[in-house]
Amino acid sequence: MMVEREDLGLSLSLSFPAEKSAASNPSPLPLNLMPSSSPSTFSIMQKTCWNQPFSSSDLSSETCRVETRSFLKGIDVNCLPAAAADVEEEAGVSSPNSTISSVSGKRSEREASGGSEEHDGERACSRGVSDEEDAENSRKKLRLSKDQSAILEESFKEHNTLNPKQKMALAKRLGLRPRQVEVWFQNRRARTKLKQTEVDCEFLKRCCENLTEENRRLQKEVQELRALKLSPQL
DNA sequence: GGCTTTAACGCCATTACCTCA
DNA sequence: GCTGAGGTAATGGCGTTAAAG
Repeated sequence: MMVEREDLGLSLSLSFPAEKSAASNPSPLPLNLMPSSSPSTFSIMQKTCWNQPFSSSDLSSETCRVETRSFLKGIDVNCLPAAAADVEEEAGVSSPNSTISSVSGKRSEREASGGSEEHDGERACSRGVSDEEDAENSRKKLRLSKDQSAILEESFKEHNTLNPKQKMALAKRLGLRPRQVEVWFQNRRARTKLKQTEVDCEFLKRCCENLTEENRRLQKEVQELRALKLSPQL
């Protein structure tokens, strides 16, 4: 038996010796090593706990990259601050119910120095900011509203990665910076994967238990057969 | 065609903040 | 009011990929 899954960027292959051994060594003993409830549970959980299966090598990623590059062609990367301001304003930067965290750090610096229009907008807020402002904004945590979360969830159900245009549109719709949308999707994928891992662990645990039980049963049967063989009647 | 560089992206681990019991 | 736990937004590092030179 082979259960192959590639969900949520996490691929897991479960191979069970039962079928293999049954095929190569036709045993009269029925081997059912699958957790009794696991198939249904597994599939149900897959269907209910999260969205459609996806893989990290999903086409969307590639599409996204291609689109990104085509999207960015012709953009003057030297006009960072202006572009940043435009994007921020266009997106209505200030979240309805939140403060804005500072965007700083290596990546931000790197991308702000030569990034795209989009990334300028997302990350330029750390550039040209005074120390006082920087101190004020230092990693104030945003709390998304229920509506924002719902919309993000809805969007995530449709596609778990966003191309730049989708990201911009969503950010604009939510009144967030594109970077925040990007981060949300990143974290959302991580949460999804974590849940998937938990389910996988549970599944493997059940498999292990079943195998242990089956092994115990077979050992016992072997003992009985040996005893039978050595008995005087035979 | 093979190489190096660069940019963009995603994942992961971690941090930092917020909420709540 | 204080505190620890849990949730999650945000950050930094690193690997991968593709385009350009």
